[in-house]
Order: sequence, then C-alpha cells, then structure tokens
Amino acid sequence: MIIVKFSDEEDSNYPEGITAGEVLFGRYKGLSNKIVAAKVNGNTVDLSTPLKDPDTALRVEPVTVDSEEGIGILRHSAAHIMAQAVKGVYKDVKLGIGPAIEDGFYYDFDTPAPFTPEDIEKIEKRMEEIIKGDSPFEREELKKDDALNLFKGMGETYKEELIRELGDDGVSIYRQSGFVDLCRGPHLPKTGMVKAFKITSTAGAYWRGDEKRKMLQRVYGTAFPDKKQLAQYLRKIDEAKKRDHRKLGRELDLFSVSEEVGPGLILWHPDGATVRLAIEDFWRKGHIKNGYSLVYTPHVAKLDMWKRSGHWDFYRENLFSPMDVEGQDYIVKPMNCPFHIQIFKSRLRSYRDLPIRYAELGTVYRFERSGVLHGLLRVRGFTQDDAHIYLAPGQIEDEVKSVLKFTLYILRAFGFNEYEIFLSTRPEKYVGSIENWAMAWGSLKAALEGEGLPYSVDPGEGVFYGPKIDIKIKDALGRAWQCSTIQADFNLPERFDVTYRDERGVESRPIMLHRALMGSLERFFGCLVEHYAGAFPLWLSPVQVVVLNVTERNVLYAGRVFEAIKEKGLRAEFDSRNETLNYKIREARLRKVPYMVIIGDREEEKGVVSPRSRDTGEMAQSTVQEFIESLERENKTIGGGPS
RNA sequence: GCCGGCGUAGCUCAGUGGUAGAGCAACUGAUUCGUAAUCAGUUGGCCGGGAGUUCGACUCUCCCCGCCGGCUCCA
Repeated sequence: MIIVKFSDEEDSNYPEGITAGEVLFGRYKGLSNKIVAAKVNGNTVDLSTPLKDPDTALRVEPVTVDSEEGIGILRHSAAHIMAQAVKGVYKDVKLGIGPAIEDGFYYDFDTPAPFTPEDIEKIEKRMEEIIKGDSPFEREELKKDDALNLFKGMGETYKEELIRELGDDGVSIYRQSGFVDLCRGPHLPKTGMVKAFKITSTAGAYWRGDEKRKMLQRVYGTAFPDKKQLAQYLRKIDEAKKRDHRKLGRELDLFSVSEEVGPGLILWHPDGATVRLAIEDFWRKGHIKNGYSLVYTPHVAKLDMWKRSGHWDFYRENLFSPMDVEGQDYIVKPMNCPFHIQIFKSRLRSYRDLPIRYAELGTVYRFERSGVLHGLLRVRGFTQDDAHIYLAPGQIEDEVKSVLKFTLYILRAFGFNEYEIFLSTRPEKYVGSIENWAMAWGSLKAALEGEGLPYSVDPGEGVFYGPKIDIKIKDALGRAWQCSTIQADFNLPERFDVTYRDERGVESRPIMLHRALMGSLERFFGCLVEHYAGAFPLWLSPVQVVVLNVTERNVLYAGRVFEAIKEKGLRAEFDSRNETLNYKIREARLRKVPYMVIIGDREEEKGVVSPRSRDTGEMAQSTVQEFIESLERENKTIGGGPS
C-alpha cells in the first residue's frame, strides 16, 4: 500500500506499483491534459514513474504546462523531437546538447554542412510526423559503462564526452519511437503533447561554449501546449521588434551609424542629441548635488601610462592600435580612470579630503570584435557617465550605499523600475591580494544588504582589479544589458602609487571606486528608446510641442503662439506647411511629439489654443498662458514610467 | 573573430542571365482644409565595393566591406 498526501487533503491509499501519473490523473481530473510531470517529495519526475517507499506518506503534486517548470519540460521534449527529426532526415549528424531555455529550446548538431532554410522546413515537417505519432518518452537507467558503449556504438562522440564527466551512479536515457538520447529528464508522457512549435532560428555555436572547439549548428525553436499561445508569443516578438531602438532610431531620426565613418561609431542626430542633452543636464545637476566634482580629460594619452595602469597587459585585445606622435606611442583612451588618478595626484591629499569624487562624461574607445556590435547597445566609441571615488579603506561600505541610492534615483527618474543586480566574485585572472578581495567583496555585499536590495552572485565575473556590482536592464527583446556598475579597485592606486596623509600624517593608500550609473550614454539611450517605445516623457522629448495652423489665414496668430511657447524655453516647432490638419496631426503623432497645439479660426477669434495630447488626445481649449504653465509643471515631474 | 542569412531610390520592399520597378518620402503646382494620409505632376539608382565567368551580370563564382540572428567576448 502506498500512502499519498496531497497538498490540500488528507492521505489517500494506492496499490503498490501505481505510477505518479495514474495517481495525479485520478486526483486532478480537470487538469488531466495539462499535467506534464509529477513532483514527488519535491523531486520532479516522469508521470510514468512508479511510486514506491511504503514506509512514509509521499507528497505528490502535479506539474502543469502552465508553470515555468512545466513549459520547460514541454520544450525540452520538443528539443528531443527535433533531434529525432534531424537524425531521421540526415545521416552523419552527431548530437550535442539540447536544453530548454527562456522562451524555447535549442539543440546543437555536428553536421557536415550547415542547415539551409529548406533543411529547416524538412525538419519541421518531420517533427510534425513524430508528434502525430504520439509515441511515449521512455526512461531507462543504465550503468555508466553500458551507456558509454551504447552511445559509442552510435558514434555519438559528444554524448560520450558528457557521460565520461558524469558521476558513477549510472545515467538515464530516454527513448521515443526508436530515438535514444542521454538525458536527465523528466519528459512529457508522449510526443503528441507538443501541440504547437516552431523553429525560430539557426546559428553556429561552439561545443561547450569554447571558442577553441568545434563549431556546431544550433537550431533554436519554441513550443507551446496550444497554437494560440504560440501565435501570441510570435505576436509579442513582433511587437518587440517594433520598439527596437535601431528601427526607432531611424524612424525618429535620433541617430545613425555610417559605413563611411566606421562600425560601432554613433552619429547623434539633432533630436537624439537633444534627448542626450536633457539626460546630461539632469546627470550634472544630480552629481553636483551628490558631492561630485566634474572634470574633463583628454581623449588620448601616452602608451606608457596604459602600460603602468595595466591596461596594456590585461586589456590589449580591446585597445585601438597605438599611433606614433613624435616618436612616442599614444592610444585613444579605453577608460577615464588613469586621468582621474593624475588629477588626484596633482597635489597632496589629506584624509580630511576623502572621499574625493571625480565625475566625467568621458568618451572612450574600445576595439570590439566585429560580430558583437549591436546598435547603440554595443559600440566602439561611447561616453561613460564615469566617476572615480577615492576612499579610506573604512569608507567603502557607506560610500557604496550612497552610490547605490544615487544609481536607483537616476534609473527611476527614467522609469526603469525593474532591473537585476549582480555581485561578482574574483575571476581567474586577477591582481591584488586575496585578503583585499575578500574585504572589498564583503563591503559591497554589506552595502547591498544594507540597502535591502535583492541580488545574485555572479561567480568569477569580477573585473581583474576588483569585485563589482552590476545592474542590468533588459532591452525590448528581453536581452539584459549592463548599464550601472560599481567596482572596487585596489590595483590602480597601487600601480600609480596614489597616496593620502592619514590622521597620523602617514602616507596611506586609498581605495578607488569606479562607478557608472547609466553605464554609457549610448547604451542607456538605446535602452531608453526601447523602454519608452520612442514616446519620451515631456522632459526628454526632442520636440515637446508642435504648433499646427489649420489654414493659411491662421499663420500669423499661430506664429505668435509658437513664439510665446518657445520664449519659455520649451522645445517647440511650428508646422506651417500647406498641408491638411489631418496630415500634420498624423505626422506629429508618428514623431511621438507629446503635445500639439491646433490653431484655426475658432482659436484665433477667441485668442485661445486647442491642445492635443499624445496620450489622451484632444484637450479642452485654454489660453496660451494656461497651456504653457501646465507644460512647465509637467516638465518638472521627472521619473514617470513609460506612457 | 566564428557559423548562417542579408545588402536594389532617403525609407519599406518587388525584380532567377537580355534596356532597373512600386508605395511612401522629397520637389513643383493646384487646393485653404477642424483632430492619424487632398489631388495632379516631376525628380531620384555605379542594384554595397572589387575581380572573374559570359556576346551580355542586379541576377552566376571568388575576395572585401557593412548589416541582421546566434556563438565567443564584454572594465
């Protein structure tokens, strides 16, 4: 007899040998077509798993496709189906790995030739057949040696490699209609449960993510329990593409990249530059208020300085090549820190001066490999909202706390309320003592916890010179981009022999904090465009108001209204073209201008204006004065979310 | 950098070896209009660049540049 305890009821008894599926289907009849696996005492297993352990009551819960775990199982099974399809269509294909991922799954194949779009069609067709066949996924447990022989016999060398690295407890394999794959499971009971799937893309991917190993063909796909959900997902992707900053950047005439200038080098057009200016003004005011001193530094410096800083050794692959200047080598700067250090060192510093905070919107250039460039989000020349803070060792935690507060204040002002925070630990390649690393890491951690901020630890992802806190925000397509970063550095103060006089007049070594709140203006702006889908809040909008005259009769009066608005420092335009009102409204809408002011005979007679809002449409008539005042009020409210 | 796809007018895109096309935009003219496209006409192309095959190349081949999706990388 097996005793099962359900989450909401008393124990029930079942005969020995009953499977998890039979128990669940009996108990949760309404859910039967949604249950994909079972959770037995917290472990997720196949529905076909027989229940045993008569001594104690088992906790058995259903895992449904609605849950994150459930859809993951469905997609993982879809990956197996795809692998079977590929093996069925092509010989000489070796299997890599095929996990479920966010929004879908992939499988890596070692093929003699990459897949063509026609191949993909064939594969999809074969997958349909396999799904129609509705054959069961069958789990089998093998001894390690037997599994090795099995996959060796099939020529699956990648699987062999994986098995060799597994423990000696034996391995599990799954079979469906003749196809075998090494797999931990669990899987759907039958292939037919994959009701909707689509192969989304293909790409090369190095085996085990190692650049030095063979490149396999990765096929990405996604799967859902029904066609409606798949269609919905595809629609969502389409919507996301519409707010892609590269598309909006062109449509709204914000920026461009010119093949003639070079890849990864951004040209800020007037409207983009206007937004940037608004961001920079806000940034400067904030920094002055928060105790930073603003500085400016050159764009090039002697190579010797970069040798001393360690960048030449640790970061050379990302540096632009040196240029010869009267027999001396110079490079364009990849960072601002050594310059700020020179400013610190330009005179003697006392402990009373600390913390010293130098901030700069410093433009840096880094050589990024051609394949990684991406719109504004990954470029070769960008402006960091950089600052370097010099501290006595005991000041780290408090300073990091206030930097965190400042960061969140800035992010929230732009409507970013969702982000992920990562605390990185020491990488393999590092400088400094283990003790220093531990101390600095502890301070960063304490600061995060002191501020009550949830974070996850990113092992080994620290910079070579110290641990860091990264804050990532997501782009329209769900890709996470690091913007804010706070990094401890004990390397540079050492290398440049940076000192201050402590309380006893002794020369001491300060700790340096690098921090960027927005990261780079390019990347931040790119994320911002996507975040607002191009419809910037009033304070950021390149054009805040467009004045539209209805007929030529109204040009004079409309012109006076326009002047009055401009007079107040609002960014206004006057569309006096000989076009219909509808045409002008449509154009202003497409440009996502927050306010229009419509001037016809009716307004002219009464000496008023008819405003129209981007968000709420037609507004009540008001005097020019009232309208301007309402805009000035709105302009001061910074930090609303996307409209 | 690697794998694959792509590159035709300012933009979006047709065009499979035989004289480069559409819509929008721009320009000109008419229209004087009330909350998302008035009508008509006119311009506009080294078909990304170079080499090759061919009587003939936007089209086929090779090299280069750039873009897109991944991989790797990412201070």
